[in-house]
Parts: sequence; C-alpha cells; structure tokens
Amino acid sequence: MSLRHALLGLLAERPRTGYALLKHFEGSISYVWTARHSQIYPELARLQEDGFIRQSASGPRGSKIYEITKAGLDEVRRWLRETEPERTVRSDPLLRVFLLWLLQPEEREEFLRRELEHNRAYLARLEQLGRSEPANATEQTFRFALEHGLRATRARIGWLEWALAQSPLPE
Amino acid sequence: MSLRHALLGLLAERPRTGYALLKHFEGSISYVWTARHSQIYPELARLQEDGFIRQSASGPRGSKIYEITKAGLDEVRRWLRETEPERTVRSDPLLRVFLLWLLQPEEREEFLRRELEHNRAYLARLEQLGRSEPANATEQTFRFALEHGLRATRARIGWLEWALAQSPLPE
DNA sequence: AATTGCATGTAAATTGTTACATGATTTT
DNA sequence: AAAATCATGTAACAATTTACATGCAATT
Repeated sequence: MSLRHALLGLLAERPRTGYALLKHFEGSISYVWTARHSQIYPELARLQEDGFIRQSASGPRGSKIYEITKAGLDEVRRWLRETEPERTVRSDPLLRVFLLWLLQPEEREEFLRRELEHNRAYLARLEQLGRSEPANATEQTFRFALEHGLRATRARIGWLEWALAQSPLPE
Repeated sequence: MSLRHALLGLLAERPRTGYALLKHFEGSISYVWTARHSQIYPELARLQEDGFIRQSASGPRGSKIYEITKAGLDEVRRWLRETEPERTVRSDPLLRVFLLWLLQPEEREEFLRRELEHNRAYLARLEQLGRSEPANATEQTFRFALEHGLRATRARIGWLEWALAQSPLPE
C-alpha cells in the first residue's frame, strides 16, 4: 500500500499535521500520487496504531501534529529497499486512444487537440514548479521527479503532434 | 468507470468470449489498462443486465460469446465524446523517486539502475509488438497507442540515464 | 454578518486484488 | 495419467471516491 509510505516519507522530512499532509497531496506529490482527506485521516490513525508515527503535539484549531517514529523510518526504508515497485498501468486517456477508431476522423482529431492543449498547460505548470526551489535534504529527488515530469510531458506533446500530423484534416 | 468502456470497445470490434476479453487484458490492452477475470466476468453480467451487450452464442467448453448492442455502441461513443478523461496519476515507481533521499547514494543508484533495466526490457517488448501487425479497422489507433508507448518509454530511459549521471558513483 | 480556509472525522458506495472453487479439453 | 490451458464464477478483503457532518479562525 503506497499511501502509507507516501505519508511516512513526508513525515520523515519533518513533523506535520494531517491537513499539511493533505495539502502536499494537492501540491507536488499530486504529480505522482493522489489521496483525499477521507483516506488520509483514517490512514494516519492506522499508522499511529501500528507505531509508525506518533502525535507529538497539538496545533491551532484542534490540529494534530504527527512525527515519524524509528519503526516508521525503518518501515519506509524497508519498503524502498525490499519491495518491487508496482508497475501496473491504468491510463484513461490512453485507453481512449485505443478506442478512437470508434469515432469519426474529425472527432478523433478534436480529442487529440484537447489532449495536446491539456499537456501544454501541464508542462507550463511543471516549468513554473521548477522555478520555485525547495532547497533541503529532498532537493535532489525533487529535481529528479520534476525532470521526469518535464521529459514525460514533452514526449507526450511530441507524440500528440505526431499523431495529429498522421491524419491531415481541414483546420 | 473505464473497465466497462474497455470491454464495450473490444466487443465493438467483434463478438468475443469473456475469456478472449481476459486475454486482451493480458495482451496489448495491458499497456493502458488491466483487469483480472474476477472483475471481468461480473462486469460482463452487469453490461448484459444494462442491455449494452448480449450473449449471441455459446462456444466450446461452456464459453459464452458476447456481442455489443446498439445501446452499447452508443454508450461507448457517448463516453468518448462527452466525458472528460480521468487524468489522476498514481505511479508507485515515481513515488519512490520522491522518497529516494531517504536512502544512501549507492542504494539510490541501484534503484535507478533497476528501473533502467526494467524500462529497456519494456521497450524491447513494445518494439516486438510493433513488428506484429493487427491490420484491421483498429490499426491506426493501435499504432497511435504503440507509438505513445515507445516515445514514453524512450523518454523514461533518457531520464534514468540523466539521473544516473547526476550522482557519479563507483561502478 | 457572511464567506473562505483551516481542521478533522465517518459512512456508503465503487473499484480492484487475492483467494476459493469447479469442470472441460488439449497436450505431453 | 498428468499437466497445462480453456472457461467461468463467487467471496473476502483492500483501496479509493463521494457524500455526510461538524466546528474554529481569519478575512471581507
């Protein structure tokens, strides 16, 4: 279960509240994993029960500040070292590409154009992300993930331009 | 729900048994979506209940041959035209990259090397796929999806080589 | 005073995996 | 005769989403 390890990894950086963790899943982590508050809060309770995190303090407005334990740090490192990455692919946009033959050529092209638009906007967001530095222990791996996002998105844009050039249609 | 539409899309090509559909999810469709038999068979029952497919015949060994109905064809087309692709990203390998700072540089490099190996093997499988033609109505979109896979995988390989070059370490 | 953002939780439903279960036909 | 593959299903569990639910604090 990756969510546990994503939470442990974020708490390994520094203690955080559940809400702060949630915000991370709306920020840079969202480019690789997503979760809602209804999944995060119960998972934090389970991690505490398992002794991987502890509530170190209380913040304003009844917020709870969690910190990782030695067992938690061991667990996230064990997961990274000893378990095989789960590589199952599940991409709705690509599934649609597979079924695109069901549409008229003009509709197919419209779909590809929309995807191209979306990916160009996504690339712009990633480039913006790259201009705001985190500058801490996690800096190198943040750069790694960002560079992956940039290259993957540029490849997708190149592919969409190629696909659109395959079936020339009126404007 | 994408599984329904993946099944409808495959049945739009030609009538097939549940088992044949399952085999597709172990073949080329697996590059964009996966499902097990325990998910496929109940979903086929539901699609039939909803009138999107019908059992047109029985094959050998108690197999059931399903065909798509007019309503099913309309539904998959409606889905392609009117619904927004679900773009949520969930990549275990990339999440690991985000947490790689938790490991020693040598362990980090080992992780990246294994990923590189995996992606090179994956690329070889895709290139093999490209040498075996389907040659029917779905040919163009099959080529589109394959070309995407090739470009995305090459981009990933380039990124891994770049990442490994970032932190030079003894062989 | 009202709206937005902070902050946490639970319940119900859906989607997906792993395990259980059975039987026919073909290949070795 | 045994093993592999074809062929279908269900049950239990895990992961995820959507909806329900509440209250505090800061901003407009």
